[in-house]
Amino acid sequence: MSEDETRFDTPLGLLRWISWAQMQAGEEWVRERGLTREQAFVLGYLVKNPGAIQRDIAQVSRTTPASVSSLLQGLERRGLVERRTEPGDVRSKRVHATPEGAALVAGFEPAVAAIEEKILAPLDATERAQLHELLRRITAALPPPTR
Amino acid sequence: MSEDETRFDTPLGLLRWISWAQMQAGEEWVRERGLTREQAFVLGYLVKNPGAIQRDIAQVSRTTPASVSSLLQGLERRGLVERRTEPGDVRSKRVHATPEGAALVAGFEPAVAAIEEKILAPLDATERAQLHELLRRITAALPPPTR
DNA sequence: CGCTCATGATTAGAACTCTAACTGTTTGAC
DNA sequence: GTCAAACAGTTAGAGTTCTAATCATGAGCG
Repeated sequence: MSEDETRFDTPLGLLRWISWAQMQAGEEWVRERGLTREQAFVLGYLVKNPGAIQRDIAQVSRTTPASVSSLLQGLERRGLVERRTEPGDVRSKRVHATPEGAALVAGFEPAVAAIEEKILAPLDATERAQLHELLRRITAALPPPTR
Repeated sequence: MSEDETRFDTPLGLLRWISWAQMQAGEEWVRERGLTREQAFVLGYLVKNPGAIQRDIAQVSRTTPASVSSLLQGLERRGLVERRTEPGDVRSKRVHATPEGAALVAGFEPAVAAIEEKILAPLDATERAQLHELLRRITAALPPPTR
């Protein structure tokens, strides 16, 4: 029992714990709307990058074009996205989120911000700045999230 | 473009970034062994808690008994776990990881520790202690990971 | 005892995701 | 101009995960 707790008592253990809380909240938000994590990510990406082609979506999602095709098939059946072929190159299809699709994920970022404020509540402004600086140093040596 | 980057420039944004790197590495480790995240978690749990019953597994996994049944079906087909009915109560089944199952997930924690050291490399001992203290304050107000 | 209810688990069926193989289009080297 | 290679995307089929309905055993109570 107490042996289990010690597993979190390292900087990155605590860090995992915190982001676990974030992810849990995010996952719940997404599930309430009948989406998987991947679907929600792609839908959010399409809102910001209308007309993206599937090959690019596969790249930013860290998956294969085949999986994207299946994923979009599910979203399209529900009327959340549309695929249109463009003149010029008949192979590629431009994907757009429909108004319904955009509406479904609209509140995500505010929800994330609210969770963030709640989690950081124990720290005052000075401490937050300290934390920010330490984390910035770590991420400086890290590859960006590729998304 | 630069608008995108600012989304990470908040304490929890950086924190997400870091744990994203951790999870990415962990996910890769798991996938190389042909497991999903959920399967790996359950297998690891069974190594530490031999003879757990499915109802308890469902609870710590934050899912339903039905999902656990399906999940174990997959693991059992591959010979990674065993289900045995115990005398006394025929309804409940005790689940055990087989030696093969245990071996498959044996190296996970050392792998996580190695990743951790690599990520924390930019900070010296004093800074790590500082970071640790700040994170500890945050997690003190957070519900434990419920696992 | 006999009835009901609670409990541990499974099954059926749908949706999702992945790998491998495939279709159709464009490019470009000769 | 033609033919092979690269490219965008889909399809087939297997495995996973979920919800809802179902099965079977145990416990409580009149």
